[in-house]
Amino acid sequence: MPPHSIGELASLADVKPPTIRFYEQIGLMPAPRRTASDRRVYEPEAVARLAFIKHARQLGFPVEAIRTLLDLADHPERSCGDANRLAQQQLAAVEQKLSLLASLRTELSRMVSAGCDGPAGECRVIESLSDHGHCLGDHGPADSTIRS
Amino acid sequence: MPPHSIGELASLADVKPPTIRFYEQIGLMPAPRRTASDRRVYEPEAVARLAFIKHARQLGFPVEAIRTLLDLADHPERSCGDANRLAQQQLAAVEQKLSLLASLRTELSRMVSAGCDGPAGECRVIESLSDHGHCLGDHGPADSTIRS
DNA sequence: CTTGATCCTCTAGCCACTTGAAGATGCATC
DNA sequence: GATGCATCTTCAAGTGGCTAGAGGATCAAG
Repeated sequence: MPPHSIGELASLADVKPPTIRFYEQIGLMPAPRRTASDRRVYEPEAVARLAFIKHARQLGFPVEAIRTLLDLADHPERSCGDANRLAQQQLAAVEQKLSLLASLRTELSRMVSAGCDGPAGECRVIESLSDHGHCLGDHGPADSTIRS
Repeated sequence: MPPHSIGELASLADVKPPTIRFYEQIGLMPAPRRTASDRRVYEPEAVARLAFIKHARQLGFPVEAIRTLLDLADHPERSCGDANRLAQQQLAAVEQKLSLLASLRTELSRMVSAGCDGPAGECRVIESLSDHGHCLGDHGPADSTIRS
């Protein structure tokens, strides 16, 4: 397998070139060698490393956790206790978000199915938002930032 | 009912004072009158408005949507079509996140329950992250940012 | 009159990127 | 060899929705 340009690596791992440069900047990806004209040249190993990072990010691991996981993957002789602990934490975080989102869905679908057509003064949606009756308990804020 | 200081308003709506100042800055809360010594003084109506905003944020509505919803609440004679559409969009967004998180949970709990104890070289967690076999489809990245 | 809580403004930081400016290089075509 | 366009380079700033801190003024209680 030949080496790759940043654009090739990007499309192989389905990320964008600036993301790879960003990962290099924060030290998740090692700085690759360069051509005479300063372009990045990636060896085939970089594909697997970038895929590992992407997979971990898809699972919601924070960058600092990924740093630890990559470090373990780079040093197979160490104990994998940290990896297990991080995975458990991430599972707990995901389960917490799931239960929060499930209650948001309940309230939103109540709002939506009460759907109305007239003036905003009688709007069920706005009424629901003003109403503290069916309000959620003391959950934190929901988060509207899953992209793509 | 008497007017409130920013701290009173904050504790009535269970948000922090800087959040109220931030909402004022971005135009969700109107700038209130001030005392001679420049402190903010809120009329009782402000409590309901802030509660509306907080409730909508808890449900995950983005600030721009809340701006529209507040605008409708302020003008009851307009049609509430926008409010219904926003609520439907938000419900769809929440449902999408739910299904993404459900598949994350599946993969994470497979990783966690395969739990291992030895060197990282044989770690199931790291193996799973390197493995493209059970990999998720083309979901976007998960998001690790639900606070509180 | 002192103490401590609360308030003010302003700036910077968080996370994980994304976007844009301004310019160099590479490759295909005429 | 000139043209044109895609891709690459660096660096800076923007995104969302706040949160935290500096440095100072004011308030209420004892």
